[in-house]
Amino acid sequence: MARLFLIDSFGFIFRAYHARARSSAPPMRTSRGSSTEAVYIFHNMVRRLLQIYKPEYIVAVYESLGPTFRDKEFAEYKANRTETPPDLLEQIPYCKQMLEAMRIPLLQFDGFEADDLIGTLARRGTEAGVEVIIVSSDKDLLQLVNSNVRMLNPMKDDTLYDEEKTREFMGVPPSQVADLLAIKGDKVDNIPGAPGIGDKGAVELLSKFPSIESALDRTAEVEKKKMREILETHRDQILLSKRLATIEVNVPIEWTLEDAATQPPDPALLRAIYQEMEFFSLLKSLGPETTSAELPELSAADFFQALEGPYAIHGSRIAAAKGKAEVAGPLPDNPQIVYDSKANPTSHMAEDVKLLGFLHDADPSAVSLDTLCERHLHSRPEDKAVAIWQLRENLKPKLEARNLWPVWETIEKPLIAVLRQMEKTGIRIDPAVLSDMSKDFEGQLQILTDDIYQLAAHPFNINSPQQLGVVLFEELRLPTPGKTAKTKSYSTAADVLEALAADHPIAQKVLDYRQLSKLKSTYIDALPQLIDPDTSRVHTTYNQTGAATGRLSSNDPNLQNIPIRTAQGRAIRAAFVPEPGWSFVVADYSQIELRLLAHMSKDKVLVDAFRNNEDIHTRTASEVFGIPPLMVTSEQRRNAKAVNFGIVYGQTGFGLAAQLGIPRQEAEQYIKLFFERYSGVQRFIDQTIAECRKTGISRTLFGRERPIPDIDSKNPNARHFAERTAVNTPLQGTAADLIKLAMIQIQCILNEGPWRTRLLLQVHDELVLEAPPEEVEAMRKLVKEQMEGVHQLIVPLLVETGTGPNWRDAK
DNA sequence: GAGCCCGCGTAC
DNA sequence: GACGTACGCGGGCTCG
Repeated sequence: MARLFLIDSFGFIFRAYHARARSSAPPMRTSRGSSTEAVYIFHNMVRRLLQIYKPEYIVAVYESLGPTFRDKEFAEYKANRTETPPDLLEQIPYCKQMLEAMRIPLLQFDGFEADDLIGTLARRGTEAGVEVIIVSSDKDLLQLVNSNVRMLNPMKDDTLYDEEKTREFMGVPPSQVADLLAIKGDKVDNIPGAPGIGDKGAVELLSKFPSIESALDRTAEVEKKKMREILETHRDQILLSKRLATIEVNVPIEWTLEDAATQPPDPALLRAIYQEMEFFSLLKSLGPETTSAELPELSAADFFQALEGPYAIHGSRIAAAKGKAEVAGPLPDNPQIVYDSKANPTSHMAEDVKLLGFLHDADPSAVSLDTLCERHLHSRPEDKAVAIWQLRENLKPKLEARNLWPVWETIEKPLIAVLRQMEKTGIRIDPAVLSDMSKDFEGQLQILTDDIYQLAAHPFNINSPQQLGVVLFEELRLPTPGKTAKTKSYSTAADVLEALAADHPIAQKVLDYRQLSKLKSTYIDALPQLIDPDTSRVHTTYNQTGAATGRLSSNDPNLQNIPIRTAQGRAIRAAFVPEPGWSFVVADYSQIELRLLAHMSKDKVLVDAFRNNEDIHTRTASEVFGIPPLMVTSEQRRNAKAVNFGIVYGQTGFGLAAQLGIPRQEAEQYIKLFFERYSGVQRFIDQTIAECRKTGISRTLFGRERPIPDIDSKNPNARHFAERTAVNTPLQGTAADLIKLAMIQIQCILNEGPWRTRLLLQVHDELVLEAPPEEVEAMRKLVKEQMEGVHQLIVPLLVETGTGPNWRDAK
């Protein structure tokens, strides 16, 4: 007789985890720090099962995602259960992947526990004429045993529990197991039971009555007075317990026996998961890599016929669960999975594996299609549509398990169209402004070059740090700044030259030369080459996977580092102009990262300062120097400002001292005083690092994650760097999330109304728009409101706006 | 000449 | 070693 095996998956994963956790052996981890012991033990159990019993049919049953009917019946159901440990939680999706690789069908049904699905499938299997073997270590399931259904606990021994063995083990036959549990209660599941009646009493009672209901109906027949009283006083509670303990066998799930037919494992997927889990001995057991079983090549017509849900598309290739195909004509209207949909728009984009991959690892260097395949599939499918399909199948459950799916749905996905629109619109540049500047700078550079050659006594390439180093430190014998740079060449960086300015006039000349040369080569002469001659506009490309924190980056041209600090640099911004007759509207978040620091740390002083809309740098100076705000000098404010910014980056006393040109002790004193006054910030930093050390992950307010593998590094430098990253990422990343959400809302409003205003640029905490005259004031108000109201924090968000005829003068 | 790294400097 | 996240310039090197 054919047999159907029903695996109580979560029960085993849970026990596998705890079996390992209790043992003295060191925990199994991958080189990236993920726990793997539960996956390993679960895998071995399932594999052994397949080898020994060779079942004809098999199903792995999973718990419901949401609340079940038992939770509705009894709010305290399972209330005693402790939170699932995170290192177990992270293994669950891998167990699912493992089952997928073994091609064991997985069953899950909202509103019902695994037990109910097992009960239902046991009944259906029996009806379909196969023998059913329940694979579980949960004695509750023994209630399902009958002449056709047996139970097996392979983690203990290989005893098959039939009706007789069940009676032996439980003291009652399977038909009375639920009654037994209803009387005894269950601490773990928080089933109340009949308090005062234990194992012995329950068995005794059930030997006299066929069920607990009949015992309750005929309490007069109960001989022991105490037991009679318990039954009478706790009648409702016992009946509730029975309902909770009784497994449902009529879950309305669509399932047929053929869905459970055993299939050989998928070698490619198996290899991929073994690789990911670093199960090297298992990997070896697979033998050398062979070409994996490929998806069948279908005709477009057959593909469309077989297609049910979404499908992957890359060029003229498409792929989904049942096969792949070449298409020439119209495409199915089903949701499409793509790679880089901003660059490759399609009619019905639903998911973008480039962004899914980025949400998984937050690694800008690992988002190419090939790299994603190597990292997640451990193979290089030739057919890119197949690669995209497999990547999606691999990534989606993992992102869902980590609660990253909402970040995709609510932030990254809707942002794509916004960015595409901004890129397409571009921003106008007045080339005359730049060409005038170029000529001016050319002249100034020529004068500086002559002066520098004079001072050096000979011509050399001033743009070469190497040659400049020789001139300064060998020929002119200027004092070297203690040590040379990493690559044993002389450092000629700005801070070194500034220190030399007092010793020799050449230093300041080189600094001036450097500034002009930088501005000219990087901006003044480079930007005009990227102007579309028909429209006078430049079109940057925004990279949604360019920064590990979730920030955008911009390139070709990079419009996120246009100079502003010096007047000469700022002049470049005057070349950025709106549509003729229109105005720029600019809006920028004031101190967004420090406000987020206040929100996340809940530091009393910081929160108080922002709630009262104080000047935060003056407030810090006042706190650190112990003087009233009105007494703070401009130097004190400047120092406090450096401390405020440095805190966000994890700056040390050494760095602050170098930046402010003050003694290290003094800088360390500032930082010490800062943390004394802002003790909540210190607590936040400590907690953030501790949390990251536990999980290996740093997280934004919206759940975006960034793995920080070096948080445990034995190299102190790498570790300290990781700690600073762990603290900075939630601040920088949350700021990025907030402005992205604001952009989505603003673009949505612009699309819905008759507005002509266009969103042009995003510069991390600033948005630049161009508006026709009649919309300027409304836009100022609208953008400010949207940006400030994008998310409620415990301190207000403040946005400052400006308008003007060019980017420099938009104030 | 292409491609890469380095030193440096611009932005937030 | 020392401040987080980017992009891009020119120099200078290697490869061919």
